[in-house]
Amino acid sequence: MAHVIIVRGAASTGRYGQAMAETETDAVSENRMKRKPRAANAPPAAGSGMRVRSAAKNSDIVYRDLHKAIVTMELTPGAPVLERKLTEQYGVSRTPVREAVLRLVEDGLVEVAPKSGTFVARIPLSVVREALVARRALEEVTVRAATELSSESQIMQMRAIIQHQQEMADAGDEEAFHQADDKFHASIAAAARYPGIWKMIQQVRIQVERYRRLTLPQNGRMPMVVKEHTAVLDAMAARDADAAVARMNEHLDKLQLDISIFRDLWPDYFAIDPSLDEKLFAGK
Amino acid sequence: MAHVIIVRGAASTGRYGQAMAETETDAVSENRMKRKPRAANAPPAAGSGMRVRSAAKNSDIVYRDLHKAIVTMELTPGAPVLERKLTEQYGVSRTPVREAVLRLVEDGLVEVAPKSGTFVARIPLSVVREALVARRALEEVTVRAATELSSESQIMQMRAIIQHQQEMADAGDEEAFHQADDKFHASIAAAARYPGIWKMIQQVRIQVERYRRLTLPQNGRMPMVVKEHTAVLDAMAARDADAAVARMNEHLDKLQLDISIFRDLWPDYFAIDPSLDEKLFAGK
DNA sequence: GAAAATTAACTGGTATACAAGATATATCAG
DNA sequence: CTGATATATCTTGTATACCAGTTAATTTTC
Repeated sequence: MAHVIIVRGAASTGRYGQAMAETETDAVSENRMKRKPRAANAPPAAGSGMRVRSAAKNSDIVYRDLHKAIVTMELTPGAPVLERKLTEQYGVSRTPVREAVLRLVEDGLVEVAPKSGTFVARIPLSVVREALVARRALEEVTVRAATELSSESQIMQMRAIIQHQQEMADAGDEEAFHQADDKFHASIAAAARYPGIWKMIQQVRIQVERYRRLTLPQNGRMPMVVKEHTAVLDAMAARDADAAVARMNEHLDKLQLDISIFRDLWPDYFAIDPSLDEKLFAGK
Repeated sequence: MAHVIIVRGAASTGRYGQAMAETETDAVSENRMKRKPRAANAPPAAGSGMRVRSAAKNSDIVYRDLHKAIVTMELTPGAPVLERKLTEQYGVSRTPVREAVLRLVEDGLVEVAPKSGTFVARIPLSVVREALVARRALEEVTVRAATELSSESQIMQMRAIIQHQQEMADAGDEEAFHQADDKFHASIAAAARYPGIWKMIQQVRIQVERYRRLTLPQNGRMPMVVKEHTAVLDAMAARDADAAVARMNEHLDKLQLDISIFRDLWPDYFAIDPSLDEKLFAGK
């Protein structure tokens, strides 16, 4: 995972093409001076595919890696994020590293103390509480729409995903189990035709995810999750939206059981939240 | 609005203190070489107030200005965002400007074509549709909690806000009207003690806001909004959560009337969305 | 020894320079 | 005059250098 050197482009900063612009005659250069500066680029056409083939920037790579490391608790809350170290590990300059860090700040996964240091953000308990509420609300509309819109093939695919999740639970592969979990909820969102809302759910899940990484190993919740997923899917297959919503809510409610316990177990991982008013009006 | 020069810090890059490190004796410098490099900074304490006094960076200023300009349709969809021009307007270098632009990309308000240009993002209609659904879901839980938790003084404050909004509607001051509208919904979120969810609502609102800026001048909707707000508040004051939710939903539903009409009126402002699958699985 | 003052080395924020790709304009062929 | 080619100049992405603030280690003072 660590010490991955990015070699896209010229890693060794060779100064080729350094003596080329000097070999021009005055006549030609004068001719070139007559060019008018070109106008600003036109925006891409409206109806066109709006193809933005973004060629995987270095900052994206750093961002994804760090994001994953933080969410999986590989980097624990409070751990320092050293820009210098990252530049060495990835073989890139500070700029893309900095961009990645800034995006993580936007996600609420890291915090920066201006001239002091950057650290993996602690888990604000009130945010976890709210995230659970928000996710419930969003998954509710999603599963309701999916119950109406999902095709039979999509239902079958979900059954396969649940089966796979069962197998991973039996094998005790937590990582694969998580991935299957993610895939199940994603397929619901896909069936509901709510890609944007799924994005929001993911964003919210991230905040809860780190917390869940602590809770899940505790009790043997993995088989229960599979059962709950099955209940949701059964209701969807029966085209009973209300039941599907109810099962989903029951499923999600299982997470918010014992926050205080874990705060006592890993006190350094959680943060006391600032006052509500402050957060509310910090934006403007 | 434009051409605001930021003068925080030294604008004229004076090279003071350029000849200072040279005047040391060898003995002293040798002594200093014996210092061990200090350890990495410690993360801020867990229980402490987590005070991150971020001193309003230049990039924040640029971000806020651009954000506002885009949301208010002062910068129309498809308009180019020239980093060069912004550096001149604000008197700062490209770095903070670039940070601001990247944050706006994260918000979905601008799009960058890698080596070509940066433009104000068009409004993807499907995003608007989803945003309306998501906002409905989130405002629902918010207004429900607010109905239970709001104090009498908070109710009174909301009445004052509505009254103010009425006055602004009468005066025809659209900008102030919008602000009052924002304040009303914000106060509901505050009463519900859901600062995080309010943040999400705001994020979602932004996508709809630009669309709404086009629709609102059309019909005389301002007085109707005030009435709808009053209905919501009345239900809250009566502590009738279900009614409050119903009134809020009615209020929000008024927005999604006629998307197609506006797409035909300003075709260049809207974008055809890529396929759903693409968006869903673009993340991983 | 212990506490206060000093100082050096770290940090993130910013400025600037360079590289590589994309595009509008100029040039040229028919 | 029209269409294809070329090229200058624009753009963003990246690298590097510098500044100011913070902090830990050291030194000084009592």
